[in-house]
Amino acid sequence: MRETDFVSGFARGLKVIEAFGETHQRLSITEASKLAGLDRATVRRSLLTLAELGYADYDGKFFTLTPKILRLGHAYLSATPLPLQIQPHLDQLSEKAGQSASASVLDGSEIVYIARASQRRVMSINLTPGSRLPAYCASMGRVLLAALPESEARAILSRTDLKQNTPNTKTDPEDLIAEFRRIRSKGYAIIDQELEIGLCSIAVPVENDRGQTVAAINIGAPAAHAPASEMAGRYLPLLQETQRALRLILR
Amino acid sequence: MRETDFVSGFARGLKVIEAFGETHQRLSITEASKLAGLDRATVRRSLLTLAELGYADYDGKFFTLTPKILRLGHAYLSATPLPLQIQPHLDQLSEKAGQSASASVLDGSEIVYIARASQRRVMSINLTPGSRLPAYCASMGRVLLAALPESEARAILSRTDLKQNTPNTKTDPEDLIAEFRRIRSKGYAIIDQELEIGLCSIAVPVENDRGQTVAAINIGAPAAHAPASEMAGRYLPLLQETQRALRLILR
DNA sequence: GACTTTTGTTCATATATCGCACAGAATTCT
DNA sequence: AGAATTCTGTGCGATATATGAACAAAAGTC
Repeated sequence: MRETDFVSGFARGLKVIEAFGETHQRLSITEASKLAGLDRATVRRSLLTLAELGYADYDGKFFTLTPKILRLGHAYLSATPLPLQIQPHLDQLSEKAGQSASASVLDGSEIVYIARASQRRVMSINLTPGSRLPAYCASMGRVLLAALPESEARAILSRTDLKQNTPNTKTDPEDLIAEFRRIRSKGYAIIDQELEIGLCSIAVPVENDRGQTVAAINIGAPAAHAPASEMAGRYLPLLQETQRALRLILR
Repeated sequence: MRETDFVSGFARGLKVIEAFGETHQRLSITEASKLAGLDRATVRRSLLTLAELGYADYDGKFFTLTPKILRLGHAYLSATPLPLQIQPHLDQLSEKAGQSASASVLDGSEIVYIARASQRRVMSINLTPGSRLPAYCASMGRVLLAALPESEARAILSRTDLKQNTPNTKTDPEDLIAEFRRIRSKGYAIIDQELEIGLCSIAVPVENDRGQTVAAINIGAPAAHAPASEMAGRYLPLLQETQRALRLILR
């Protein structure tokens, strides 16, 4: 790609939108400029542009995003067949298992939820399509990383902040790589309270008809209700049934 | 705002992302240019920029959005307290009612789902945060339009394609305006299969502690299970309970 | 209240982008 | 196969934007 095929004004604007991520509902120009790492004058122009287009509100001091911004993410969710195809299968899976079922794909070192059928909220955090979790300590993340060539998985781990979320969290890259090998041979991943105390989950890859891994699905349950040792026995058959059904319909 | 405070390259890029809305998963440069109504060269640069940043994939012919694009919409969902504050109340509401409960806000002539607790899928369409429905024929949409000054509601209706989705759908603007008055006096809206045959729903406004309507919540149920005539009796008390609880916590 | 620091805005100019027009490549039609 | 059509990539002049410093206003500090 040539230099001139890159619209830096656009790239800067996207960076500004992302500055609102997580905890920043209201941003002043200076705050946004610090978060985005861009010049104040530039950020100001981007924000005023967003306001002019209705993607943001401006009260003279602070900018806030408006729901119109959801159109951008929704362009993906509604345009990509994967979430739509998976959703009904997740619903069935969730109902049969009596637990929450989710589907996600990999984006860098994070997994992104693309569909979810929740039975009852078991986690302290609120997961919806678009939500993100670090891949290394999530069951779907393990499955998706295990599906990559080992060098690539290693590269991603090296770029990940391997945080010790709970006493159970595996944080040693070599341990994780070894775990990926076990996952590849067994065909599923189990997480025993590595993300959050009290939460266990089991995941399998979702493959298309050519055997390529295109997503992962999981079932999450409270450890009190379904300890890690019982996850496979209880839920693996259901997950594999869904996995087989999806392999037949995914091109 | 001055002319020079507007970054048109950014605005154009956002338009390109929105071109992927609905049914367009894969777009060639020319297709995207037609949908966005922009010059091909401009669209090409925007798409290459998206690809360079990882928001899109390019196979030399077609562009597709990647899940990274969800970061943009997610910046809103995770940064705005409203969805997070409402979610647990929706969960309770949904469980008590044994039906799906949702929350939405108005964006132009459409409602945008910001949170949802689903019990079982009753609609043919798949609703998640970010999903959109026309306001005029949705219970939450009616409530939100009824909360606007009548002139504004009229203006929105005039810009809406009032489609006859089912034999029940109200499409006459004057009928709708009259319905808004009834909604204001009763405090809730009921939809009897106006969006989709077999689906009824009831909605109430969500007000903050100053009495401003900031969102709407609803319960949807299959008509076979809960006919429109029984919706109010069964679900209105639960909705109002949630409404009161939210008024106390929303600033 | 005077001082310092932070923030928002403006300006001139160097730089980058836009949209048009053209040419080559790919596709479709005859 | 060759013509016609559609699509894509590129060069260029006109136009729009980014930059960083400078200024003004506000906020915070003593």
